[in-house]
Formats: sequence, C-alpha cells, structure tokens
Amino acid sequence: MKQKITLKKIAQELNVSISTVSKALKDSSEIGLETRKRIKAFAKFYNYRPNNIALSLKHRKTKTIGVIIPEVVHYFFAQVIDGIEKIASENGYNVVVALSNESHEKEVINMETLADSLIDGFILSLSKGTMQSQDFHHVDEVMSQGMPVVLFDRISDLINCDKVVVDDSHGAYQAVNHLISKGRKNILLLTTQDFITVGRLRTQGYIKAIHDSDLILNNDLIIKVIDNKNSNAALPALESQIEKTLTKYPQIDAIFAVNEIYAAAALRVLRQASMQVPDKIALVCFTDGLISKFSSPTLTTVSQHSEEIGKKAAKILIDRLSSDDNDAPYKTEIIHCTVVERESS
Amino acid sequence: MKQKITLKKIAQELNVSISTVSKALKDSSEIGLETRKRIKAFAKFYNYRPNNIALSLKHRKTKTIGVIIPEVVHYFFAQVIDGIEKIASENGYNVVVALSNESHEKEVINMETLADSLIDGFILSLSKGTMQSQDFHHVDEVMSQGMPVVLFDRISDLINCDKVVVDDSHGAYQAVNHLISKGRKNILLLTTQDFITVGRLRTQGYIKAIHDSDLILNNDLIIKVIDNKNSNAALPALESQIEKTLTKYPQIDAIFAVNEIYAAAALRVLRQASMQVPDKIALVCFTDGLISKFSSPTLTTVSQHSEEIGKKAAKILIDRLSSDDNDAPYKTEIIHCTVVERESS
DNA sequence: GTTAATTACGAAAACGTTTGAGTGTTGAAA
DNA sequence: TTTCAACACTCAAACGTTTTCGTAATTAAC
Repeated sequence: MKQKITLKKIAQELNVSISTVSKALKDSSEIGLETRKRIKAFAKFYNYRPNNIALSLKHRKTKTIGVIIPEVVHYFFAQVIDGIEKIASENGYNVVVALSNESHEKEVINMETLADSLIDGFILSLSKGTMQSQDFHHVDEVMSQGMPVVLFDRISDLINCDKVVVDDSHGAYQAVNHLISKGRKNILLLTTQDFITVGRLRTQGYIKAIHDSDLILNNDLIIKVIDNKNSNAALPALESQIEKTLTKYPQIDAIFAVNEIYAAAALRVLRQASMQVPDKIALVCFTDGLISKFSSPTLTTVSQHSEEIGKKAAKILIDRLSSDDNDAPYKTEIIHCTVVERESS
Repeated sequence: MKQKITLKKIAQELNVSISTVSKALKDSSEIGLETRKRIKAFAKFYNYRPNNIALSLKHRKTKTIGVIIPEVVHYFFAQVIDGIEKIASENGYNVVVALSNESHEKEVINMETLADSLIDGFILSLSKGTMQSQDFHHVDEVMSQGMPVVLFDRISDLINCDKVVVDDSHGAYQAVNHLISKGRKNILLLTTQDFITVGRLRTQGYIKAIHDSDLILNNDLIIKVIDNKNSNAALPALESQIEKTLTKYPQIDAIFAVNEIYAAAALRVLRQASMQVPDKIALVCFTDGLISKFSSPTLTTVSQHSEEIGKKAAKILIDRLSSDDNDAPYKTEIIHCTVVERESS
C-alpha cells in the first residue's frame, strides 16, 4: 500500500526544509530556480497532493457547503442539489448532503454535526417537523457563530437570513389562468390542507385567478386532501372523492392539482371513467417532474425551475462567503414559475 | 458574532493547561474531580464542541464517506443515497455526495478532490463515460493509497474491490417468466445497447427466459435503443420503432422494458394505438420508481431494492474501515430483485 | 576592504486537537 | 529520615500545511 506523500517526506528525501518544499511548489521566487525544478519534478513523480484537512485547519475554512434537505427522493430536491452542485464545483466548493427525513431532531443533529467546522455555510430547506414546531434555535445558533445560512423553498419569516423562494401563489395563478384562457370554466382544485404553506399559497393563487376572471368560486370544487404521510390511504380516498365530485358536477372541464401525485390520481379516475384528456377535461399540476413528463398523456405543469433555485442559493452563499463585508443585508430571491404546456391542456 | 470556543480559550479562562481541559472533558481520572467539574461546567456553558477538522488531522481519518453517482435525479440513485445515509449516520459517519453527470472527467476530478483526505472511503457507481472508456486508473490510484472503495450497480470486473450488485440478469428472467406465466407468448424487449452492462445483463435474462420456456427467440422483437444522453431524439425514435414493430408483429402480447422511461414510451404508443393494457398487451419494466407507481395503469416492475443496496454498500465500507485487517478478502454482495405486480400485467 | 543589498534557504509559530512522558507536591510506609 | 507511590497537573510532540521572520552566503557598490 503506497503511503500518501507529504511535504515532510519530500523535504527529507531532497534534503531541504519543509518550507522550501512548500514554497517551491507554489513557484515562489524566494526559492532558486534549480531547486524549484527539482522539487516540482519529485512531487509530480510521486503524485503529491496537499492534504485538505491540514489546509482547512490552517485557513479556518473548508471550501465545503452543507446542504440539508428533507428527502432526496423528491425530484424537486434532487434537481436543487444538481443546481447547487454545479455552481459549487465551478467555484471550487464541495457539497455535503445530509437528510433530515422531515424530522426536526434529525435536522438539528445534522446541523450541529456539520457545523463543527466541517463546512463553511449552509443551504437548507426546513423539515416538516421544524415547520410544525416553529423551533428555529438550531438555525439561529449556527448563524450566531458566523456561519451563513441560505434557506430555500420551505422557509420561515422568523429566521433572518438569505432566502430563495418560489412564487407559489403566482405560479398557481398562472396555471389556472392558462386553463381559463383555453376556455375552461369549471376548474376542480386538488390541494393540501392549509397548514402546508406551499399548498395554502397555491390555493390562494387559484382563488385569485377565479376572482380576477369573473368566474364564480365554488367551494365544492376545492378538495383538500388529508395526507398523513405515513398512511397509504390518502390516495384511494382522494380518487373516490374526485369521482364523486365529477359525477355531482358534470360541468367540470378542468382540474388543477398542487402536485404531481394528486394529478396522477386524477388521471387514474379520468381513465377509468373514460373521460378524454384534454378533450373532455384538461389537467394541469404543480411541479415539473418525472411523472408529468412520462405520463400518458404528458401533463402541462407549473415548473418551479428547481435547478435554478439550487444555483441561486449556491451563488448567494458563495458570494457571502467570499465577501469581506459580513454585514451585507440579507436578500430574498424570488424564482418565478412558468407554465410548461404539454398534452393534457 | 460569537466566536467559536476552543480548548485553548477554555484553558486560558480557567488558568489551566490545554491538556488538562482536553482530559477533563474526556472525564479522565488523571484530572481531579473538582477541576473536572469546573471545566465541564464552563465548556457546557459556552457550548464547546470540538473542531472536527483538527480531530481529523490528528486521527488521520474523517468519519466521512464519499459517494459518487452519475445523477441524483434518478429515483434509483436517490434511494441508494437514502440507504447509505441511514447506515452511515447510525455509525457516526457523514456522507458527502458528488455527481459525475455520467462524465469520466468529472468522475476523476471528484474522486481526486475527495481523496485529498476529505473522506475515509468511497461508495461509487461508475459513470457511462468511464464504462465506455474502460479507464479505471483513478479507482486504482485511490485504492493503492489504502482508501477502500465499494462499487455498486455499475461495476467492472477489472476493478478488484468490494461490490454490491443487482442480479439484473435473473431479475429480467423473473419478469419475463412472470409474463409467460400469464400466458404471453410474444414478448417485445426494449433494451439498451450492449456496452451498458445492466442493459446487457437484462437482455441476457430475457433471452434465457425465452429459451427455458420453449418459446422461440425472435431477434426482431429486441429493440436496442441508441441513447446518447444529451440527445432528446432517442425517445421519439424509440416510439416510432415500437409502433412499427407492433404493426409488423400483431401477435405481440407483452412488452418488457429495461427501464421506466422505455416503458413510458411504450405506454404512449399503446395509448395512441388504443391498445388496452394489460388486456391486449401486458407491460413490465425494470426499476420500481415513481413513474411506475403513478402511471395509468400502474406498472408491474422489477424492484432492485435500491435502499437495500445503499445500506449494504455502506455496511461493507464501514466494516472495512473499522477493521484492523486490511487484507480482508473482497466480497461481492448480490441483491436479488423481486417482481412487484401491478395493473399492467 | 568595508558595507549594503540580494539571493536562497531554514526555523518556528500557528491552526485545534490528543496523548505519552515528565514534574512537583503530598502522605504514608519502612 | 528516607523512599516511594499516588495524585493532579503540565509539557511537548504530533497531524500537514502556510507564512513571517531570520540568517548565511554571495554579489555589488563605494
């Protein structure tokens, strides 16, 4: 097993001091040309690479960004990571990903571990647990130690830091307007309960779009799904609810779902009832993910530009890390959604 | 901005030496009970947490696992990460994720960066670029420095290390057998080109299943998709190819796709041709991901137990890292697939 | 031939820990 | 009184770097 080569070993072999080696490898003019060449040749031959840990200790920074997200298996988060990773590697930063699994405790532990000098700053999307408990002491703690934090998507007004958010309400507004512009007049909404922030905002966008276009809001056309996360009963229940509503209101000519899963449920019901999409009923949903791209028919979606979110968040963080002005005011970047039109509308 | 507190600062404040503080916090009996109490109280009050970088430098290990995968946005890889993360955090390890984006160069760079003492070992799935070039010097290099590597899914026989693989060939065999047991006799295969190992193995499983059951292998019923990654033309091309084949061979009564995307393409064609699934044609595919779960109809799949793969890989790596015997023989763990039956078959 | 400047390198501190060896004090056994 | 163990600490090296300061040797200037 080849041992890692260090400055010290090079110095010994070549009968010079460690500092000479260090300087020579940096091409410092302090060192004679001949010696420089000799040392560099030797280092190259033994494939010398500086020990990053030692560098981190010396410079008191790690060139690493910590990312904490609730789950990777969500296309949205996966794409955000992709975006972060791109910007990070362009700027010589590494990315460490930790998962909170929607748990407040896990989120706290992860933050503490990473904060122990392993990373220079955080990019974070709050877990459901944290959202419900409204307990943000771990974020404050980290920030009070001078470690910058960028929050994205799942944020809180109670935390004072940089943020990157999606304009959920306006995204929904655009989607519903899109349906209206296609001549649809009776639009069924599939949404979450109100305590889920993004669901609530999207519902608001729906309502605003209805109001703004002289249609009449019918509360019966708003289905709020009771989704307990660890129950698989939610979807079948939703499907039968959709079916009933479609029967009761045959005039329904469009459906807007606040996520892909609900849209998939709607699609099942429509298929079983042999209702053609989009001829009879148009379908649009939030989140431009895999399901929408590959379902039959493909779904018109509201894209949140998740990769863009990651890029923005990484950029803001890196800017702050490389700026000397650590009192720069916090900013909130709003990423606007766009409607991606496909077969279903 | 509260500064990070170190052993040195505690020592200064309390007028003792750094070593006393260090030992006291470890509850060493070398230090008097009173002093220990004093120091611990002080440390707790100022929320002292040891600097991980310094520890890493000292111990020459980082308690971090590096994971390099081709893409996060694949449900399969995301689930593997989930599995790795679970076992890692149970054992006090951190996880660093880097993305190769299927590029050999990026993979090499990522490995080199992480290998610079940032991590203790690798879990890795080879990029397409590396598979094509068959250039594994970066892996050998890392291993020759005594850093253990565990390969999963996309592996190579030319690399001698621990491996976790999916029994692709047998998984495909099971899937095709499943179709045959349902009375299907003319099964169309949608697969990749042969240089993609997993595609090749799945093709072999298909062929074996056909042979073992006295059906006749028809090479026209094997479509090998030319998928160049950065071309979006692959899918439409595939769709028209499927359509032609279905027209030419109307006796086709089932389709087996080696991944969800190809299955989705098939589903589109079938829908447009108004061919009922599964009545007229049954459909089964590899990879139990989101698309299969939420398409209409839901798809019967071959599950690779991706989270299990991650767990196994992490376990093997951690075992090796914590064992003194660094000549322990390499092992290859085979994860068996199971068929998840849904509506499409 | 003295002084100053330049060249080429080395010593040592620092980053924050851990840890084995060393040291001064106390109390008790011989 | 001597000896020695136990106690309660401190010292210093080590991990692999960077970087400031110091210094010997050579050269140049007067």
